[in-house]
Amino acid sequence: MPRPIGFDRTAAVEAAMKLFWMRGFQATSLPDLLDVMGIARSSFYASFRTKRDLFTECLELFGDRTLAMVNKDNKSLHPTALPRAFFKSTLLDVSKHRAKQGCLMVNTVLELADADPELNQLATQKLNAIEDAFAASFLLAQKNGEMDTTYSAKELAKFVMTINVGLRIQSRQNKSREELESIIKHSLVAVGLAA
Amino acid sequence: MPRPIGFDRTAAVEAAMKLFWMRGFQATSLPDLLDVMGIARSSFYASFRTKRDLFTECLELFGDRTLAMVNKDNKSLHPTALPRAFFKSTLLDVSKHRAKQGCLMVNTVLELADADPELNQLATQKLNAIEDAFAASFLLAQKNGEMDTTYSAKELAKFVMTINVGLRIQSRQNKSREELESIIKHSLVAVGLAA
DNA sequence: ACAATTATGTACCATTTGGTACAGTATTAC
DNA sequence: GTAATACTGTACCAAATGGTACATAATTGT
Repeated sequence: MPRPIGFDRTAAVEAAMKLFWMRGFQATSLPDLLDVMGIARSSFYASFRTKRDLFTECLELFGDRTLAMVNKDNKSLHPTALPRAFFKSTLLDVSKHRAKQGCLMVNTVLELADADPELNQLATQKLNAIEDAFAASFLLAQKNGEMDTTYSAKELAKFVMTINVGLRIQSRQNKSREELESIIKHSLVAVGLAA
Repeated sequence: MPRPIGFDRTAAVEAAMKLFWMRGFQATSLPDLLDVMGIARSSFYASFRTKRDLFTECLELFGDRTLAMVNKDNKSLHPTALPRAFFKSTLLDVSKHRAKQGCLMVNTVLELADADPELNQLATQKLNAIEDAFAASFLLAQKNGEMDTTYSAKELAKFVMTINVGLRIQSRQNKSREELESIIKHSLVAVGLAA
């Protein structure tokens, strides 16, 4: 009997996510959100409750989507080629503007570490899930004798995530694609992950 | 003839810096600043003009101080031992609370990359100065035949900064000292900087 | 047609924001 | 003492903040 929701919820969340991604949580105002989401103030509060609730929804979306990218590559590539493919698809093979946005989880950890421990923890949890996906893949390859065991799978995954996070920051500076590419190449070669 | 300034300007800037360091630029309100600086609102504007001006002063202070730490070690240590010493004195040998603050420059790059390109550039410039200090030290050692030349001095410095930045983020999560220490150890060993 | 629900638009709210103005007091050099 | 300066405290400002209230129109199932 009710009138159905008139706007595309998924599209609205997507638009909000992009804005949060670029500007951060605090710096994104409600009018800005309404603008890119294309909905009215009242509809916003009816559908998303608060700005913070919407943000957690965006974090979930971004985190799950990023994890899905890793898992997808996981099926088609050799574990040692995983990090390189991940950096390629999330950093090198995107527009310069998008690369400059970094990673929503990393941005959140930094912005809200002190101000909002709960959101910080959610972002951390999503990052850990990605790290775990890398570790699981490495571990399997090591057990099958397809991968060097100088470093443990966990240590390797932690290393990859450190490089990953470092690259996100540098991409928010004005580092060129060549610089980023060089860092990726050398760091992966160093630990034997350059396949 | 004038009445002299009654408060310690350096101490006031220092206190402000600590707050910015922990909370970020936008999340630090003027009343908060006045509180930790111990001065009145009028004195603030008379001595520091605006909140943003004060922040740049804090950035300069933090950046110069960090660079000084690298340069100091540079005189007493072998270049290959420099990164390890840097991580030790800025990450491992500080209180947990302070480590959790990360690095003011890194925090600034992430927070203000989009909102304030000028401050972003200032922070980037300070980070680059540190990278250059590492590179110069490595280059000298390579020319003297005291250091492996598999990687160029510049590439090595970039790598060290990537790890550095990555560690700052992870220290703002709830990563333990042991985890950080493990990452430092393995990444430096991998590129031959573990002396 | 009717009831139910959701949309929109606008008005409104208290709070906080960074910044200014100004009155009064204290401290200095002369 | 007088002039000059810098302190404190408070009052004030316009603008923006996130969030609420409500009147009205639109769209659905029955």
